Amino acid sequence: MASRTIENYLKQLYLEQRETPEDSIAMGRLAVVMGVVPGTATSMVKALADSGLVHYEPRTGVRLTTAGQQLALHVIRRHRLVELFLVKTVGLDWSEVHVEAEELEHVISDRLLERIDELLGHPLVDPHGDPIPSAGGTVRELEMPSFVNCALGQALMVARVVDQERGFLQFANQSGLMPGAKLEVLERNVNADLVTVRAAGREAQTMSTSAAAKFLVSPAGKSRAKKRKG
Amino acid sequence: MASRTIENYLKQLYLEQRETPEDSIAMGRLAVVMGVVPGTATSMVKALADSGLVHYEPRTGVRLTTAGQQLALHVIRRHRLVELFLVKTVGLDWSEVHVEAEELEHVISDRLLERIDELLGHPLVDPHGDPIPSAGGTVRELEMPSFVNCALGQALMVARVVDQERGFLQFANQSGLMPGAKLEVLERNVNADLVTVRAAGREAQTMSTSAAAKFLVSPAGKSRAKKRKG
DNA sequence: GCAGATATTTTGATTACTCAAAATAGTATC
DNA sequence: GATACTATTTTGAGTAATCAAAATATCTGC
Repeated sequence: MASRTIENYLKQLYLEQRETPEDSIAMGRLAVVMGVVPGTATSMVKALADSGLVHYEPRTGVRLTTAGQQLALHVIRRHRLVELFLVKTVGLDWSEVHVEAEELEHVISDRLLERIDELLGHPLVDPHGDPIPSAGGTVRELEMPSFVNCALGQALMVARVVDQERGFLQFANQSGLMPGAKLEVLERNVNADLVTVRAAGREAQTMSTSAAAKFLVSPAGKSRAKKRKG
Repeated sequence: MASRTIENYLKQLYLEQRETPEDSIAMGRLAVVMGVVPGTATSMVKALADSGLVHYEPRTGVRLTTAGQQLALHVIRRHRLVELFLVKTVGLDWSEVHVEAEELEHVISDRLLERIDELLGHPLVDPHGDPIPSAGGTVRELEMPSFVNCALGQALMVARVVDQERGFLQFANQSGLMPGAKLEVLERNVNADLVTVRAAGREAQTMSTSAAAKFLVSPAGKSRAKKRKG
């Protein structure tokens, strides 16, 4: 049984690997996201390699093996189902469930997990719009434009918000930009590095390009299926 | 912040202390309930004493301090609220929630805990009939007779089942003897060490005196209040 | 192709928890 | 009151995860 530390390393490695699928993850990067000193990352990665969970190339970096990826996806499935459960069933705010799920993801039994999945009707995405891996360990990451590179003036919908920071999510809330919200992108100012959007029935909201890049969108009409086939 | 190991020691000490409130807990006993060797219990207890959570008298035993008891009660509150939540809201069976709660009790945030408490309407007892300590750290343990020493032939109700073993709880289920169930005690045979009871609308069920002692009862008419005042 | 900057690995220690087994204290027996 | 039995404590060691800091490798610029 993988320790919670191991589960966290694998999860973080998976998330990093998503960002740059082609190359392996540097020790320095891993150390930063895990909040440890580089030496710790090195020795931990060696242990993971001994367990067959990662491929480790000294001075180059680390990549998940298939086994490591399966485990990582299972942790992420637990995390995201728990997040949705906390919002839908328990009634917590989507801005606060991430930290809670960070703990719960390590202790939920398979029995409870599948019960939650069933209760929620086998959902496809969590409250942030992040896809929920299946029990079998597959995820479908949809390619979606963000506020930065979508069409201007079109009817869009927030599909996913790729930042888990409490403060950022509260900002999104206040601007009416949570997943499912209708909006249009009004203007982009390349030199000032700004994007202005307006959510349905709201004041226009301006933000930096880097903030804008965290909102992924889909066309407003085409509401994506929210449930997995039973 | 107390580690999960410390929380477990305190919880177990509390439960033992409740059994024999007058005397202190022997190291051997603590070692058994914690599933460790006696030496481990000794060194752990010394650490707890250094933190002011227990009074430790070498070669005699250990008792919780007020601080230790408060912490223990908080853990037990989390455990029992989680159990009830898993039964009522998630729909798990009462025979399986104990093991699940054993993990969850250490990672639930105060925020989530109070939300669950609210959602359940500030309940007084968990699915086994065990009382739920208040947020302030007080519990009311009611003195109740068991199948072994209650009146024969009277209309009774199962109020509490003091065994968390999955198998035992399933047996209770099958005999219709879960908390809330109406029943009467038909007969006791001192020599054969047996007790026979009949739950409402069921076949009579015979069990040993030691099994019978695990069912605590209250008069059937007087249904105890189930909710705490808001 | 060498010097310096930067990233990585190694080494040695630390903390929390655990066990095995030896030492010790307390209790009971005769 | 010496002997034996039992419970407890001590000692020494191990594991998982971590840090600080020294050693080493790799890249970059000239």
